[in-house]
Amino acid sequence: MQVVSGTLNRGAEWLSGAGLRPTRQRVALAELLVGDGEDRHLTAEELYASACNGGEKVSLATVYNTLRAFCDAGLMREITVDGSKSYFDTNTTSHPHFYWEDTQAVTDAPIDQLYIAQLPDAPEGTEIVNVGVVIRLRRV
Amino acid sequence: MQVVSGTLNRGAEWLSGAGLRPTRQRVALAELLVGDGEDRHLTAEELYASACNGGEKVSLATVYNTLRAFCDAGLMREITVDGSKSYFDTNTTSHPHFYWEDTQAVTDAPIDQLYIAQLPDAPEGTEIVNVGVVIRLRRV
DNA sequence: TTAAGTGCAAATTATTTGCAGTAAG
DNA sequence: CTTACTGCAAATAATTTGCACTTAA
Repeated sequence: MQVVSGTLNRGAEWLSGAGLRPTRQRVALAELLVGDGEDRHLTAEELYASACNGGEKVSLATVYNTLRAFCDAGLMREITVDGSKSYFDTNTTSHPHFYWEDTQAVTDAPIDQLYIAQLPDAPEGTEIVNVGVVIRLRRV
Repeated sequence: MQVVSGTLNRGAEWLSGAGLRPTRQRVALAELLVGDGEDRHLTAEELYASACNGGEKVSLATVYNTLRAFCDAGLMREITVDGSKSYFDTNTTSHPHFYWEDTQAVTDAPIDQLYIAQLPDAPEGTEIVNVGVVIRLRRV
């Protein structure tokens, strides 16, 4: 077995790697987001709730500001799947999402199972920034 | 040249076809939406603005309620492309959209130029309701 | 005449911001 | 020390709702 560097403070490394000042709140949130190396999709409210559950002292406004800072730094991506609230994704690569209507959860869809053989050309004078694919699911 | 039935009141027919009571405001809005047979993508505020411009007397709340009623009746579809506001589409079939970052406009992307050769399977116990494809464009 | 539709204004929900206090480099 | 960060409370923005009034059937 090999000792994996950063296993205990992946969040802090993740922050400093982007040149963000590692304050107590940011480290705590980063730890919740990328502490275990799993991809995560959540709303500001959800992150705030799990921080509170974990005994962290953070304000909701800071959670919002922090998520925005992480996105600006390229550490996360904001995704648009449904209606009112924003979801934030720790996986910044382009990939499809499942949106579960009943729980309003967002999860990754297996990217290797998606194959877009042909995509519309960008109209004159434009370029494609990205292609969002959301597969909406209903429990049966 | 042939006389096309409904050219002058396509909106009213569209409404009654869905069993919606054709009130003055609804007919006016319907006319703006499908009066010329073109597909339209707009926000509640935009529809409200064009109604006011056309001299119609409608309240913003009614525009919201009406768009919701049209969606519930299956006459339109709500689409999620970006952030805060909702867009409503008079084309209820499944098709890809262009989202223009600079103007925040939504337009149809040519559906014949999109070919999804493979799509992820719906997870156990779920079915796919629809697949949203949004191609985000930046002016260059 | 009667249930559905309309218009306000007030309520909600998601998110941002101003500013005084706190902490990281 | 100095500037960025944080927390709160107030400000916005988009949308919904309660309720008295109007209107289509």
